[in-house]
Amino acid sequence: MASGGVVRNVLDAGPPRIKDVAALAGVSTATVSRALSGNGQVSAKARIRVKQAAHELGFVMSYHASSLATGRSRTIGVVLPYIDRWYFSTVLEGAAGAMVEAGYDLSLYNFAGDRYRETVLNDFLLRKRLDAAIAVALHLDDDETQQLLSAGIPIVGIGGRLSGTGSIFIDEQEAARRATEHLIGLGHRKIAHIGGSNEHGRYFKTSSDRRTGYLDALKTAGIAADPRYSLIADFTFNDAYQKAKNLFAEPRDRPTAIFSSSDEMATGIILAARDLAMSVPADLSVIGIDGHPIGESFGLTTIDQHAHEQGAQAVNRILLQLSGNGVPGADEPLPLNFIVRSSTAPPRSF
Amino acid sequence: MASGGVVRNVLDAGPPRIKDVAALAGVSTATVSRALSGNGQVSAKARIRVKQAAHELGFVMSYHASSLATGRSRTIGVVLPYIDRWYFSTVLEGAAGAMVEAGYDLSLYNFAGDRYRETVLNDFLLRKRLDAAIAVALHLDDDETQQLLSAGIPIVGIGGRLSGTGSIFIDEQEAARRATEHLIGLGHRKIAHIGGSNEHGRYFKTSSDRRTGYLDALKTAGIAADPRYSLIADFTFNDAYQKAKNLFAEPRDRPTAIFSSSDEMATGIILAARDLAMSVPADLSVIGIDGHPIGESFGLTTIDQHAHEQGAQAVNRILLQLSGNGVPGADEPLPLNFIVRSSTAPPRSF
DNA sequence: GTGAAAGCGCTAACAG
DNA sequence: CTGTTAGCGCTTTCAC
Repeated sequence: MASGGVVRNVLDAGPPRIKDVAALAGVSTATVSRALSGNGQVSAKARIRVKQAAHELGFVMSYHASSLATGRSRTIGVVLPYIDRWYFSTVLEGAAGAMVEAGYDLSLYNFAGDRYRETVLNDFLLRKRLDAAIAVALHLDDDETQQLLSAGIPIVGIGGRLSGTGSIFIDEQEAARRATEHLIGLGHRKIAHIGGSNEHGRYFKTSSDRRTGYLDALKTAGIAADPRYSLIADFTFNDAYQKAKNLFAEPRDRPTAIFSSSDEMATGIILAARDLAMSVPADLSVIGIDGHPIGESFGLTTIDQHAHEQGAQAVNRILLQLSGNGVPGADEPLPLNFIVRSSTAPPRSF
Repeated sequence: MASGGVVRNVLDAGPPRIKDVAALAGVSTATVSRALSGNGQVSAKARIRVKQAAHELGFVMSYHASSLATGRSRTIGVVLPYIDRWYFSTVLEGAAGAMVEAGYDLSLYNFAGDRYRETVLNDFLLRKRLDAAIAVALHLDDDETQQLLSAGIPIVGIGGRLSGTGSIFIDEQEAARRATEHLIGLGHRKIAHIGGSNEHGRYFKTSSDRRTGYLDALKTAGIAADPRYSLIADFTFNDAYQKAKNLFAEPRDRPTAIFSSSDEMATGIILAARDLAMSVPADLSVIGIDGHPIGESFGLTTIDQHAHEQGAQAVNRILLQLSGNGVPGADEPLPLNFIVRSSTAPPRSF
C-alpha cells in the first residue's frame, strides 16, 4: 500500500484521503468529517482550516466509504418502462433537474417495455444501494412494493397510485372526460377515441382510465358509443397515423371529432386527416392530452399534464420523506390545464 | 449494535450479512465471497452449499462494502446535455439496454443545456463512484478529459471525438454532403439548409460540421450559396416550423429543396410547407439526418445515424476497456444509411 | 469542541 | 481449495 497508517506526502500517488486533510489542518479525521459534512459541532476556526486544507489538496470524499459507514448513498433510482418516449423522457428530465439541485445521484432503470422488468426489479429491489426510488407508470404488486418498503427504501409513483406509498398523478378519467366534453360542448356527436390497449396489470391503468372517461362523457351526454370509433394504438405517432387513416378511409362514416389519449398520437391523426384532404378543424376536430411541444405547430388543443413538473415533484416528495418530514398521506391529483388552440371547433354541419 | 462479531440468529433484525451465510454454509466469509462472485477457486460442493445458504437467507451483497473493498462499482455514468430530445433519449435507451444486459448500473447526469454543466462535471469528475463514463455530444476540454482519465476512469464519447479517448461518431460533414448531393442529383439548385447555431466549444461541432458539408456539396456542384437559404434553428420541431414559414413567406424566392440537420426539424419544415399550400415533394424536397421514426409518416427521406446503436456500442466499447481488452485506437465513423421516402424528388421545373 | 477508536460489510493477499 | 487477517475510507459513539 502507498501509505498505510502514515500520512502521505506530496510525492504519494492517488487522491488525498480524509487523513491527509486532517494532517494538513492539524485536526483529527473526526473533525474533518464533521466540518465537511456539517454534522456535529465544529469551531469556526477549525472549520475554516479544514475547508482550506481540503481545497488545497483537492480532496473529494469517497462516497463508497461514506455510504458504507452511513448506510445512505445520496442516490435515487428512477424506474420506467421506456426512455425514448416524450412523456417518460420529460418526466425524467424533470426528475434529473430536481436531483442535481438536491445533490442526489440518479440511477436509471429502464424496463424497455417488459424486456428487463424482472432483471431490473431484482437488481433494483435487492441490492440496497438506493436511498429511495421513483417508479414511473409502473404498477408494482403488493409484494414488490412491500419488499421495497420493508427494505427501508421509500418509493413514490408517478402516473398512477402505488399501494401504500405516495404518488404523483393526474385524474386520468377526469382528464379524458373533460377533453371529450370539450368536443361535445362544441356540438360534436360523432366522436372517436384513440388510446392504448388495456394493461395487463403491470403498468398503471392510464389507457383504460382514459377510455373510461371518454365513454363516461358520451354516456352522460346521451351519445351512444360507436365501437368503430374506439381505436387502439401504441401511443406512437406512426401507429396513430396509420390507424386514423384506416378509420377515415370511407368518407361516409367519418367521425367529426377525435379525442386522443396522447398528443403525439393526436398530431399523427392530424397529419393523417390532412393526407386524406380533410381539414382540421373544419372536417375533424382533434384534442389530445399531454402538453407535448409538438402540439404547438399543429395548433393542437390539449390538456397539459405538466410532465416535467411531475418528475420534479416526485423528487421533492421523496426528499421530504428522506428528511423525515414525510407527509405520506393526502395524495391529490395534479391540476390539469386546457390549452385550446386551433384543432377544435364546431362541426361543419352544426 | 445488533450482533457485533457474533453470528446473528433468526431473531436478529436486519438483512443477512456475508458472515451469516458463511456460518450457515459452514465455510469462511472468504469462501462465500469467492463462491458468489466467481473470483477465485471454490470446490463445487462448497459453491453449492454457499449458494444454497445465501438463497435460504435471502442474502444480498452490500454493494457499498463491495465497492469500497474493490474500488469498482459496476456503475457507468452517462452525461448528456438534454434528455427529452429524440437523439439523446434514443442514445440513452440504447446505452441503458446494453448496461442492463451487462449487469451495470447507469448513473445519469443531465446538463439541462448548460445549466448544470459545472455542477455535474464536478460531482461527476470528482467523486469517484463511476467505473467509466459516456459523454454524449459533449466536448470536454483537455483538462477535463485528463482529470477523468488520470482518475482512472475510462471515458468514451458519442457524437464526436474526445481528445485522447475512444468515441462513437458519424462523419458529420460526409453525411451532410451526401444529403445535399442527393438533392443536387435530383436537379435542385436552390437548396436551403437548416441547422443549429455554431457551438461555443462546449459541445461537439455537429452543427457547424453539417453546415460545412452542405456548403461543400454546393461548391463542388458549382452552386453559389445563398445566405438567405442558411437557416438557424434550435433543433426543435417548432422552431424549424416557424423559421421555415418565414423563409417561405414570399413565393418568389423559395428554395426548391431543403436539407435539414435533423429529422425533427425536417418534419417541422414539411408541416410548414403544407400550411403554406406548398406540396412536398412537388414544390419542395426535404431531406433530414437521423432516422427518427416520425419521419415515416411524413414520408421523409433521411440518413439514418443509428442513434440507438450508438448508445449500445459506446457501452460495449467501455466494457471492453474495463475488461482490459481495450482497443482504444482505430476510431472509425459509423456507417450511414439512406432511407429514401417520398419527400425528395426532382424540382417541378426540371 | 475535539480526538480515539471501533466499526460499516466485503475483498484480497498470504499462508497453509 | 480454504481460512486468517488486514485493510478499503469514512462516520460516529464515547470520553475528555
